[in-house]
Amino acid sequence: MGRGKVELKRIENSASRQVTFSKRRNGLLKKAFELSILCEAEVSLIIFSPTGKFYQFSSHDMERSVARYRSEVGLPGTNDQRSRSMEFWRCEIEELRRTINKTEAQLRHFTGEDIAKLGLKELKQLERQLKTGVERIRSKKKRAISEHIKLLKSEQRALQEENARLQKRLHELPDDNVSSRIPEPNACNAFHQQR
Amino acid sequence: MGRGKVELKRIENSASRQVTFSKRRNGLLKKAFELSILCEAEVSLIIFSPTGKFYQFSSHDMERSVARYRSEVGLPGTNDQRSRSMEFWRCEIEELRRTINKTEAQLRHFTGEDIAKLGLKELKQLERQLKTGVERIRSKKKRAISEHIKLLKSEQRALQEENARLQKRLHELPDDNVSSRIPEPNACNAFHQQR
DNA sequence: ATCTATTCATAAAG
DNA sequence: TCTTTATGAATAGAT
Repeated sequence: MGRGKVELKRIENSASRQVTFSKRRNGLLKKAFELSILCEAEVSLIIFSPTGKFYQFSSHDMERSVARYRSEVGLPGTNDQRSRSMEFWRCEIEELRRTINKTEAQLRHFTGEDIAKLGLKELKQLERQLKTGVERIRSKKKRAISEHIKLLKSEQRALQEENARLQKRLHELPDDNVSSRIPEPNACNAFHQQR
Repeated sequence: MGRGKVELKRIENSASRQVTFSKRRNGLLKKAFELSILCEAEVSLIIFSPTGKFYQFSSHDMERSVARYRSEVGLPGTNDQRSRSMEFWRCEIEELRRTINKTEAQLRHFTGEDIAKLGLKELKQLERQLKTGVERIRSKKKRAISEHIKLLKSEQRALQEENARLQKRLHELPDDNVSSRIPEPNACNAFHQQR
């Protein structure tokens, strides 16, 4: 078509090639469109010019056509695999949610909430668990408290010894400038015992 | 082209439409091919006949063209969006896992496990919570037990009444065929009280 | 972009 | 579906 046949090979003249591209591209798009209308076909056309410009026609949604193409070509890959991993994540999340619900329900039971529907057997078991818990916590608390007391006592002892040392040094000094500088040993002692 | 113009609308005659599809489809594929050769363009063409038959041409790899199309259309969609939603789900899952860990730790504290690192303050709070829990569970248990006892008593009463009725009917029968058929009233009563 | 000579595509018929 | 044929469409090359 046109004044002379064209060989089926790259058009060497760049300008000519550019022009031909423009003309034929339009022709192709038009024909794609016509085919889709006349014959109710699903037609998708993607064109990139050598310079990177982009043209397209799609009688239906391009993504739809591409998906259909993939299923046709038997590339279950890109879609199936993804939806499978999607499925996997969904399951994972559901599982985690179930775990959370279960654990939180247990927790509520432990605080005595939400126990309306529990049977006598569950209540007994719960009570036993709680008693055990309380016992353990109490003994831990006792230990913590006695530790604390021990610590305080040792601190106190250290301070008392310090006081004694200081008093001793005081008595070794001349009498006249003592009372104005150093507090009474007893007052100091009382302060530490308050803590 | 051909012996008469064609209107740009669906060809009603099915056979004719089929023929036209066949011809134009080939023409379109040929032109797509020619464009890609003559102008060094990247051309991809996907065609589905109305009956679902599939035809394609792609000067380069179809997937490559589709990917390029997507990036062109600014559909960061298929790739970016998905990886974003992946990211989202990953976060979601992490969050759920954190929740589970927290809740399970609490639960363990409630059973008196894992309390080595707790301070006195936390221990006290824990003890208070547990006491509350125990109290609630005990009172619920008491209620449940008293309910149960009430139920048993009412059952017992019903049985006793039944017994009384039966006994009465017994005494109304002639004496000779009684002892061989009906158990002793007292035995029956005793049986029910065992439950 | 527009024109025009040619080639191509294809509608209709066989 | 394939071929033929008449005709409209597309387009190469020039302007």
